[in-house]
Amino acid sequence: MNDQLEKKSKPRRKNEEAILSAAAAVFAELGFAGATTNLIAQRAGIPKANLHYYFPTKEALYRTVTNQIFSVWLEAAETFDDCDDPTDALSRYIRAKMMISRKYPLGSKVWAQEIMHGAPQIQDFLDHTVKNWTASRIKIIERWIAQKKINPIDPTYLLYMIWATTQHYADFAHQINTMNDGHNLSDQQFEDAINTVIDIILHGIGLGESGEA
Amino acid sequence: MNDQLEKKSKPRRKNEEAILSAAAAVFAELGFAGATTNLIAQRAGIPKANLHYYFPTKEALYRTVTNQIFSVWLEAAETFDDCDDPTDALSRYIRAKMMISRKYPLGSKVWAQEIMHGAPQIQDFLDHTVKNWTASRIKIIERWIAQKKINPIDPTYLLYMIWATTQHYADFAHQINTMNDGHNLSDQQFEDAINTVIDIILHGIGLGESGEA
DNA sequence: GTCTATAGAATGATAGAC
DNA sequence: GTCTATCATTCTATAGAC
Repeated sequence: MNDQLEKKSKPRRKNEEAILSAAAAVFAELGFAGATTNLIAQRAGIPKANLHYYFPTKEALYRTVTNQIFSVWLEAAETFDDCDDPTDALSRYIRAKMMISRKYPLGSKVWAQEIMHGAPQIQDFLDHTVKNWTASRIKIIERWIAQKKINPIDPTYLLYMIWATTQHYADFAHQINTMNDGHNLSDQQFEDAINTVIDIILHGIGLGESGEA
Repeated sequence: MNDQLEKKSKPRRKNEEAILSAAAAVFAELGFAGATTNLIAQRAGIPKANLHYYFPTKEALYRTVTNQIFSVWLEAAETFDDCDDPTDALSRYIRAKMMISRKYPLGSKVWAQEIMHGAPQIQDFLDHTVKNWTASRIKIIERWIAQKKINPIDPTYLLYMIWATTQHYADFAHQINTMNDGHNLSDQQFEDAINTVIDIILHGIGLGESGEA
């Protein structure tokens, strides 16, 4: 029993990982309702009944996927330091969010669809963790404004702008690829995108240097 | 026959409108797969079989909804004039996109989900209309850069930033409301958001005046 | 044009042999 | 732990009475 709780058996660990990986992809592509346990099991390379052995319901599986998304969100949140230099804090945060869009686009898509569906599963996380974090960062930005370090813009809409722009590279990757002649952005193109976003936002709030370039 | 083609009967027109309105809402909330013809019919106030009389398949209904979205997209696209003043052209376009997010949030959500699902229905529109429009606007922005009217940023990523930021107010309205203590943004708040977005982007590319304020 | 009833297919989930 | 077989439900779509 101790054994099963602390270090799961090898096949269990392997199967759970395969299922979660397949589930993230299918939920991102088709949404919760569109995803079928049959398809997830196929992509994970196991029979459907086996999936239900590890995750009793589709909803339980979906919950596990959204929980993984929280940890990624928190990872990015921590890069927005409470430091006195807005150029540093913002360019680090924007870069971190952009890299997450590139590395974990599935999580971003699941998040986006969850919000569009009214956040049936993650409302609690929005109400507490996200809201508190946002309030604390708004205070930091307001302090920068009071210290005349940046222009007097509304911090809330600045944050929304950063979220929207960075997550766009995950959620709308298909559209971006279409505009790019059907190819994924190369590493160089993605680096250009990061620097353009940092440049426009920093200049946009009155910070002359982008920290890059 | 001429009658039926040119001026549809009154109940037909009324029912089709009710169905399309309900369908846009349900597709936006639940995605194509999650939407059921039963639910759409209920919201339209008619029996399910009647819905299938007007729209033979769920996909035909969905296609009609996405076609309506195209006309809204084109409406906004036209506000981005080929004029010599970047401040005018961009602030008009951003404001138009923001107003569309407020007025037609359902269309924006359907579009977003369609992209996340790989654009099974609108790929053709992306490949031609959207791509050509984007290419022509990139040329205009490049001309502004050559004329030293704006900073030398990459036009593509500027456009993505505008799309992402403005559509965020439709697609992520639920998250924005949660941050706003569960209330929709008031007209005044939304006006502040528009002006903040215009202000940051215009300053971000080296235009001192926002055309507002 | 409208609606009841239902066919036919797909899905989430489980029982029970191995 | 794994997998075959299957149940119960739900969904799209249609037939046919009115």
